Amino acid sequence: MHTKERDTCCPTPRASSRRKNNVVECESCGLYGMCKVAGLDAPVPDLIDEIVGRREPVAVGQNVIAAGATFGEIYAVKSGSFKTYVTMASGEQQIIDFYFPGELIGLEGLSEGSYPHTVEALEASSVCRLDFSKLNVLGERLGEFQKQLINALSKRARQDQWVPLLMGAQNAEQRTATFLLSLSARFAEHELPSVRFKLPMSRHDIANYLGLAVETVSRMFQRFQSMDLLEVHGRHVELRDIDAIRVIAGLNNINAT
Amino acid sequence: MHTKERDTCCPTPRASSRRKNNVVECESCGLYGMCKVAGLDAPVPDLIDEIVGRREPVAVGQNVIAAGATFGEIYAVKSGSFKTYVTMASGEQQIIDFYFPGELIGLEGLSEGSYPHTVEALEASSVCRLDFSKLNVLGERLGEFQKQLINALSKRARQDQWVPLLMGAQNAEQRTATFLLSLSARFAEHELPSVRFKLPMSRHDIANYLGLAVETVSRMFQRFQSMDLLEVHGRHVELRDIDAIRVIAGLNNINAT
DNA sequence: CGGGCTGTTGAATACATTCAAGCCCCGTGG
DNA sequence: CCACGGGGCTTGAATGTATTCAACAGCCCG
Repeated sequence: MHTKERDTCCPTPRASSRRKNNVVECESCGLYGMCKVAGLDAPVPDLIDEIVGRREPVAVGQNVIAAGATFGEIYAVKSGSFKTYVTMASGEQQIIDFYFPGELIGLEGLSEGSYPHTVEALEASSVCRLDFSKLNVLGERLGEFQKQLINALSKRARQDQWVPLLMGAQNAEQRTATFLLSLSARFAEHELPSVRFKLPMSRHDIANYLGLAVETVSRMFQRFQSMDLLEVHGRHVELRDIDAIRVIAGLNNINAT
Repeated sequence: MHTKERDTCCPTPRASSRRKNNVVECESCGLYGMCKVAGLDAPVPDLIDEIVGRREPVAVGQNVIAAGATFGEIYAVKSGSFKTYVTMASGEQQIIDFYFPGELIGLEGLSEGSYPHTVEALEASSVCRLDFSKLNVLGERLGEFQKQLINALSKRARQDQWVPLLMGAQNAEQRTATFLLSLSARFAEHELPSVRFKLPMSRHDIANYLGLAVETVSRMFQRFQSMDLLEVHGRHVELRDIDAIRVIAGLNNINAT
């Protein structure tokens, strides 16, 4: 059963390691509405540069936000991916969520004035940064900006509703299936490939997030593969029978997002 | 081990069923900031009545929001409690969250224009209703209102971060312990009794939410009781050793909210 | 007073974890 | 360029834990 193939399912293996990560265009970025308000489409297109740092690179393993740091900005993932976690008494980390291109990071820091968790890049990534201390440059456009922000926050609240579905599942099979579907739905939301994609996180991270042992996650992937529901090669996944996966997850007729 | 006592740990059993539920004062309600903007403390105190319906009663089992309904308002729990759920393909319901006095319901419906899940009262409750279609009466106060709303949304995003801690836990003991702590923290947040309280939801609901069997939840409660960590009599709970419960949950030094 | 619902308890089964080993990929250094 | 070694991932067998099935107790309601 060990794959003889490389850790990529692309036709040109070597090239794939050089290939750029998925990048969201501004139009499908969660920050877009706010960027637009800030001048992207306005007569003063430079205004945006005062509050939005664009496409800042982040190296793998680097922290964009440290738990407990003072709130000052929110980030949009432009390319790559991130995990957020808290550190437990034991020193172990508990993964809270993953973030993918187009999604916003740091919103939960706004109300309390500090970020509740650490945000770490899972791969070479890039982010746009929106500086909250400079919002005054928006002047009377602030109201429109706020509306966009409210929308982004509400959207996020809605997405968070996936979590109980993920975790509330009784068994490992359901949880793993739902996890894959939630990833796929999140990718689709921002017009990224949602059937055949790369898992940016390790099995260890997935297990941590799902509350399972690493070995169990591995076994579930193999089980799904043997059922022809998907194909796994290392971190590359192709969903072959999404409907069947939805049945296993028990979600069948619940719409994502 | 069966309790000989009634389903209440209060000195005057009969009276307790007549006793009013916990009620939050406006000052510790999640809607407060918005109410204030809307005129609660302003020269025109009646303005608020145009957009906020106050203390509307809700009977046990009654739905405040039906899944899929068009978004139009948000609710603040004034007294009582609610559960939200989605209905799965099988017809089973998956509980998404519980809501307690002072907390806001319906925020996730804002971005998409419809509510993603059903909201049902677990007991006789009351809510304040904020009508979004009438926000124009706020005039130039809208900006301030939006700021309050943003704050509420961010707070909610932060609270949602509890969920992976709840569910990401490997075993039933940790999950149950974390569940109790999260309830306690949510009560404390709105200045309600957080050490000795009544679980408004059934064991079945708890099990559904935590992804455990009902029997397991029951056994965990008994186990904690035998360890002198808490006292349970039916739905009444008193946390006797919160620190020890935190240790079991593995949260020890993570701060709530 | 009886029936149904909620919650508890016990025993057998099924499931996930743990422990242990090995493979593959990839980067490092010879 | 190849050998070595480490980390990530998979696989197998034994243990432990949660679920399932079954039964019963207490409470609420009619």
